[in-house]
Amino acid sequence: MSHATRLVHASRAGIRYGARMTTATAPPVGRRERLRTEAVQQIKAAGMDQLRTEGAAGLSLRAVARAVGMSSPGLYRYFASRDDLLTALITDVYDDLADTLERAREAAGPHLPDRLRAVCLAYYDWSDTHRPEFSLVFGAPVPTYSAPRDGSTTTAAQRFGAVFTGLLAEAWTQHAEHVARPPLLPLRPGVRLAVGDVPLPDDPRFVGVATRLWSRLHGVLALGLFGHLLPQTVEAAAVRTLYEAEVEDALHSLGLG
Amino acid sequence: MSHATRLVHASRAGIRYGARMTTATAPPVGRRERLRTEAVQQIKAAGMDQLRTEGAAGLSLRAVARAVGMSSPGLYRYFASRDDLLTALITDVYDDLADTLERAREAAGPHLPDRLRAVCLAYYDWSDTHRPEFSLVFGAPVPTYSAPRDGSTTTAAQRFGAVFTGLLAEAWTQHAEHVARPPLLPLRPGVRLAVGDVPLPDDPRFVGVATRLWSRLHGVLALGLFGHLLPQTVEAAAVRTLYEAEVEDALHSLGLG
DNA sequence: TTCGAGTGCGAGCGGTGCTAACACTGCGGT
DNA sequence: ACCGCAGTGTTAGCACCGCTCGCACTCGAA
Repeated sequence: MSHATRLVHASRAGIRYGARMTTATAPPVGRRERLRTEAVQQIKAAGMDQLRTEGAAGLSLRAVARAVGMSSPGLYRYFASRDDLLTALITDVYDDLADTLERAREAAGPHLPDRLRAVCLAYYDWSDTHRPEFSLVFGAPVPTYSAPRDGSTTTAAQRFGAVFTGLLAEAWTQHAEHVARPPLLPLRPGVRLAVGDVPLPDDPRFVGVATRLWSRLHGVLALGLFGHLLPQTVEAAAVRTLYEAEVEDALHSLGLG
Repeated sequence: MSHATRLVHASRAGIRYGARMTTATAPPVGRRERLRTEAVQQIKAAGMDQLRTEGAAGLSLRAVARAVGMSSPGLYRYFASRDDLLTALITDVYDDLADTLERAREAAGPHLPDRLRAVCLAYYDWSDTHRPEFSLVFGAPVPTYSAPRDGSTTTAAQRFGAVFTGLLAEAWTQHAEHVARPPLLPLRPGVRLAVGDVPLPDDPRFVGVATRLWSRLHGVLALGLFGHLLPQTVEAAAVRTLYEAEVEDALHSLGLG
């Protein structure tokens, strides 16, 4: 049992230090700590490589161990299980996606429709060029894997969602009266949506608008990227055409057309 | 090699006889042939059971063999590989779904909007009550599995799609001029869409309308059933609310509102 | 300096898909 | 009636998987 405790602790440390690749967190102080974070990064990189080439269910701890020149039991000093490694990778993927969307938003200038459009299209392009990653986070849940209760993936996912809901909230305060035929999705009692500390509109129509946008974008992406969309009948570029139509439709129904 | 040939032949026979569970095809004549079809049915039933409880990637040939009281190599007399069994199951799932939709269409009476609405809602209810099956056919492609070239799954999938496109074609001939803001999705050169022998409208707007309906329905289903839709924030029933809104939106934009 | 935490290893358990080699059954052709 | 062989099933086994156990070593803090 003390063994198991050490494993869990080791794994948590690995995930913690490796969560954000883009911004350097507090620098590791000791030599051992530095070596550990380097090993974690190397393992995650090898795992991500394998995930890209073999798919989510093809991720093999033993193969990752071989790739980093380590015996397979050695890997368990860094990740307590295959699911733990998967969780770390999913978190990184969410963060990468959120980074991409935030960059697109900032690069789009101050005009709100431009910003929302840019974010939507960046979402498409990221998904199109990161299909294994897209499958990993948005596809059918990996069997025998369930997201951890601590919510490390959930927080990363919310960062992604906040890019959309934040822009939608801006549009809502400006043009709420223009929204036509929104589905009414009341929040569960006690739930409050927010982007950071800024609360989102507490209106069933707003939740409906946000969810509908998200589901429409996702529908095109999922069908198109998974090859279910009228296979062989339309050009591949048609998927993006359909996606752009959904984006413009969304802007239009938000009074931003 | 003669061994391999026999395997392939055996597998094909198994798939052929087992493809349509609902309607009895040509009755097996010989005793051996009857025993074989029975074994195939039993294997597929056990496989479907396991798929429902363990998920698509958890389908294990050895476990199926144990369930039907057979050694695992014995199964290879009926299905040449795990992928072969998966293909047979996918085909059956498509057929079951198509049967369900066709029944809903016929039960809805002659009024076109009622028929289309009934089919859409039946699609939701089937997916909601058949989540593993939904994941199997519409989720991310199972890694290391690719649909066979012979298209046994494709034909079954087209039967499913034809329920939607057939009704859409009816609506199109009646109200094509009412369709607002459809995306233009030209077919690839030489491709002709048809339901059975009846050709579908050869109009980029029709393809756009059909694809957009399909992608919108799928978006809600995929996000809702896979748990990605604002988890913990809205009631579970809200997924159906959103879906119904998409259905009514589709009917409206088809001039059937 | 010491001693324990951190790190790594080989061996091994039970599971997987799949193959090889063999045995039996029963149907068809002579 | 009998033979031959396709069809069906078996056991043994390969290479892989996730994961655990028990041991060895090395570093760093007390």
